[in-house]
Amino acid sequence: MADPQTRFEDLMSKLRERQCRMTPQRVALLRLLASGTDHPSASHLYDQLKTQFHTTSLATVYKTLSLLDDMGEVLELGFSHGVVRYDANKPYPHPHLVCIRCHKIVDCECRTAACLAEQAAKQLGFQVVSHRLDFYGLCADCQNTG
Amino acid sequence: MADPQTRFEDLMSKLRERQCRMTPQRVALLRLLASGTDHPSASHLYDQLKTQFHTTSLATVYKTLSLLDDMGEVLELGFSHGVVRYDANKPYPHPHLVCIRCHKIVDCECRTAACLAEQAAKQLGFQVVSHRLDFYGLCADCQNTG
DNA sequence: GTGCTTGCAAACAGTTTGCAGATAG
DNA sequence: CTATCTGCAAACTGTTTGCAAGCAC
Repeated sequence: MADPQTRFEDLMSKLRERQCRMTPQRVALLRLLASGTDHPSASHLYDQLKTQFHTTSLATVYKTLSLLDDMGEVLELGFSHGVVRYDANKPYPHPHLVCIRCHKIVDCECRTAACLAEQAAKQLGFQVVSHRLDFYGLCADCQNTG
Repeated sequence: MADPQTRFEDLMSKLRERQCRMTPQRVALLRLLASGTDHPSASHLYDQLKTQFHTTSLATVYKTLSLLDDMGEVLELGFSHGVVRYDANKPYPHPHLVCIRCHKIVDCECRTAACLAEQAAKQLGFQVVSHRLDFYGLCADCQNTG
């Protein structure tokens, strides 16, 4: 996980370079995204924002996420059943552990994934620019609770 | 890729075991799914069915896909932007090459992926039951067309 | 002051559901 | 004959868009 404060300042300066305006809502959202404590969904982010701003909207969350996506500063993780989760703390491809019970998503250090990509794709003449590796199963907590 | 005819008969017998009725629409859909020539979306399957049955519906496609999903006989591949593609030819986890231009999805033989799963997850006390590995990039065709 | 951003509401797309009629077994 | 399946239409969910008012710069 990247350091939340460093990543927050990184996002701030990248948006400023783009002449984006730093509204309080946007700053709060960036701070949430940079924290890296979770891989939140859009509505989860909205719920957290609502505790700070009594008036705010899901549309604003989506607009900022889409802006960051265009800039390549957020990883959009689409799953089955229409579930989408975001990772703006570490926006480059990396393996994830996805708990099938509590739906927690944890980063997983795993050096060999990237070179596996190159190796596997070369066989089919495929030019790899990105990859995605998810492990599904039960996290330690969920294994211990029947 | 599994042999289409074998996989088709396999799906047929598994549905019969469940006392499912083999309507012409369902048989045609199973044949499409077993063919393994592509990793189609629901509406792509519907389009292909419409050429055989002038009256048919997307709801029927979804109902059969959901039935096969419950039986573990289809792999649901969710992507960003609400895109969902299905793989019923080889319904167990395996790596995919996803073309970011033409959106072709190709199976990729890659023996090391499964053991990588075990290895990586053991470090975090995560019990892996499934995995997903996608490589994104340009397929051979798209590299050769500007 | 300018024009980007917000937040509401309406539109939208993909998926799911309810139900009456059709049909496989 | 019976229970399942089909296919239509309506409901639903998550996301996107349009626009008037607000606010960062």
